[in-house]
Amino acid sequence: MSNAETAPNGKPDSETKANNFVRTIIEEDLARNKYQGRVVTRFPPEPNGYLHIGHAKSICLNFGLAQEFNGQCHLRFDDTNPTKEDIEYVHSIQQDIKWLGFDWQPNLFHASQYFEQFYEKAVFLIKKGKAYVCSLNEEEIREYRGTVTEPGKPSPYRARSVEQNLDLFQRMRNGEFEDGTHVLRANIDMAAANMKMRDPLLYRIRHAHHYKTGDAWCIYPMYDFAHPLSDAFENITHSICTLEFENNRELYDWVVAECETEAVPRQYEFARLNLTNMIMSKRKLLRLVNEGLVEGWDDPRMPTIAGFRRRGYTPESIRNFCDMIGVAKANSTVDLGQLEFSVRDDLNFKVPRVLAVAKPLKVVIENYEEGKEENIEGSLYPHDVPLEGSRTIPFSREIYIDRDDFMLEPPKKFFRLAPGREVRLRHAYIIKCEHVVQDPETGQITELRCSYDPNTLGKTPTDRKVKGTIQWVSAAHAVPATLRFYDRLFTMERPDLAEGEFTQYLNPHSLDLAEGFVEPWAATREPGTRFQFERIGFFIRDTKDGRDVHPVFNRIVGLRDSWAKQSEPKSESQPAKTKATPKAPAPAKPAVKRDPLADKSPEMAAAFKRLKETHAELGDNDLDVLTTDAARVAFFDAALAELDDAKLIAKWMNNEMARELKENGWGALKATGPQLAQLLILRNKGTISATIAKDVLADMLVSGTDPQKIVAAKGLEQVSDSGALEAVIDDVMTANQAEVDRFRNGEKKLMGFFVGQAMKATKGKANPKMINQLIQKKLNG
RNA sequence: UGGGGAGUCGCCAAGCGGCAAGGCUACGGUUUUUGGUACCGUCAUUCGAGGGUUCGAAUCCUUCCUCCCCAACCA
Repeated sequence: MSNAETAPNGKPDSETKANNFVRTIIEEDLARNKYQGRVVTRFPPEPNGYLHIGHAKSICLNFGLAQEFNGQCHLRFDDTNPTKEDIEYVHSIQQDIKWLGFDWQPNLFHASQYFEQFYEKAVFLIKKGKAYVCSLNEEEIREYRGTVTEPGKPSPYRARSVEQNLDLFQRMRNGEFEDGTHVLRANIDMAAANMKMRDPLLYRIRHAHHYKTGDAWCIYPMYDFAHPLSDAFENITHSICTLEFENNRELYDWVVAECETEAVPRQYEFARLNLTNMIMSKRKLLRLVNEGLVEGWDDPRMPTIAGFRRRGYTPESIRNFCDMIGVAKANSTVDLGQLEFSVRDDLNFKVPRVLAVAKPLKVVIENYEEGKEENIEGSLYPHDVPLEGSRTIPFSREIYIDRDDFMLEPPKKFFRLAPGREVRLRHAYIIKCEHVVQDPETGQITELRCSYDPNTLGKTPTDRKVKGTIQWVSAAHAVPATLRFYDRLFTMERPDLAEGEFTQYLNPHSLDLAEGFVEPWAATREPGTRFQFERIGFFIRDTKDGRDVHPVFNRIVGLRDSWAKQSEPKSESQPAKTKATPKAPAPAKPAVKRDPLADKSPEMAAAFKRLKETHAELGDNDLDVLTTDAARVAFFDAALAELDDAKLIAKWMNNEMARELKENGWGALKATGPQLAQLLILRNKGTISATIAKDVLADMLVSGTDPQKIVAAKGLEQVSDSGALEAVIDDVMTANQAEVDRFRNGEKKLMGFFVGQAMKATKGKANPKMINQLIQKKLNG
């Protein structure tokens, strides 16, 4: 990779990306030349809300995969519901995707642009008898649909003639009917086990203004109709969506097949992203906005892209986070800390360090000349960040330090200021606390009187060790600023699972304000500039507020703080860390033993009993599987006639054949019972190894060839000649010297490794028992 | 309960019959004019549970358990 993009940490992107199942599918498709080498994905948001971090995961996946395989990713607005969608959202969505660093190039689409084609496909289905106009009302449709356990019943309108349907559907389009009076439905199966297949709705009447098509239409297609067709029209190869659409896939495939589109896209589903201490549902985010619980979609506490942008997160950090968490099918909730890690990891190498004080405490340096000022040159980056730059920092007799950096009675490992103690001022002198000025009434510390060591500017004293370094600003030069400390929005790890209103778990300290000071240089920077305020955290100058003389800085993310960690455990009132268990975990029920006869047909139950009597050596478990269907029983009986070993035959049928026949079923198998028996006889005689026997079985099952012929044709006889095997083992040992040493040093689990290598070297033909013995002997000898 | 999915460390997540990857977190240590960063080290005899097949099982067979999704004219 010559033009390899580098991730923030300097490692090439490709190395930071974990493999995932979607990528694997694409690679396989490419290898089989399934789409002539094309990879076309799409990101299909409905413009009814702002994009959030969960969408970012999908965006990174879809655009990232397209990029990686030199394909395309389409941006398609899935705008089939005029009552919910708005142009404001299409703008924000485009802005957010661009900001994240992705480009749809010319491939910007709207489902609404296909309305005419959808209509034509609907007419096509009607003509095929695969769709009909249903005039049941909403409630009736629900009733007719049945439940998950009971089949539905056909709509009385299902039998309408093609002509009637065509006429009605045309008139629906013409606007002759009120909302809700008719719908177009697919004609599939009202008894389908998959609820999505019970004559799903394809079109509904909506006399509503569409932000894109205006009043041209009063019928609008449903997602399940529009989505697969849009994918097909755009030649999408891999249509990647979230897990809750798994049930829709059967319908997706039905629509594509019945509409007879040229392209046949495939849908794949992955788990959506959840974050701890956060909610991700659009509905709930909308509520936070509408109820004024946050300041808008771009409130820096929101998990929206717009919120993160204003908070100061970088696109790189979000992309890197998405790569880091992977893509899989298991529901999961990622720790917010992982996102924060990503942000720090990125900012650490990019952002200038400056001095700021959040909770000011005045310090007067008594032995520093009054009225004197010094300009200290301070580098903007620490020694380990390969960036250059510096600014001057004014120093004078009166400065501010952070209240947290002073303690009257310091605990053991407190390295900062305390009465009589010394501390280094970052970039400047070492000072010593001489007196503490307190309010006589409240005891409040109002001021510190210190002395400084003039010989410590840029120098480290050799006679003593000063461990702490703190930030400061010159009082006369400091610029007052508002520091906004953002924290997690919810106190509970899983507010989405919690009982009751999710709003009751809002963190009252998700935003804390501090009036502090920043050094002059920092205040000259433009809104949108990111810094590290040394020892406090990463901040961004807000882009909306404080654009004038009194700047406002948002804390992007705090620094890791091992001092806080070790000094904190006593204070239990840390709302952000509350680990409330949302639901009591249900006690695991003990495993129930199933009655093998309970759900068998009378014939199979009879077979079960018959075999149990004639072959006592078979366990209930074996019999249970054997008597799953008549084909198996017949196969078993035929094999038994040839080889009188019920136990062996059952073993092979139940373990090995079961796997091979899982997909195509026992009805379609080519091999016969006697052939299985022949194979087992070969095995019993030691002619072939167990590994080879399985291979032969697989071959036999699809070809119907006699096992002897397969073995002879391919030369699969077992190798039991100890001389030959020893040679193989010698080769393995010389090729894996390191493992040999480890084994001799006690890593006995490597035994399997050596056997495996030897078996592979002989393509499975070696006698594994002999291999085991020989290796044992050689390795220990 | 019918159907569709998923269970590997505190949190993500590789692995697809032959040595349980990696990241985050946590915990030690080194360096440090940021208690930051960087660097080094530790952290799963075990993969939801039982039974079985195999020389060998997280991976194959089987039974069970738990969780998620589906009964919007939303997407």
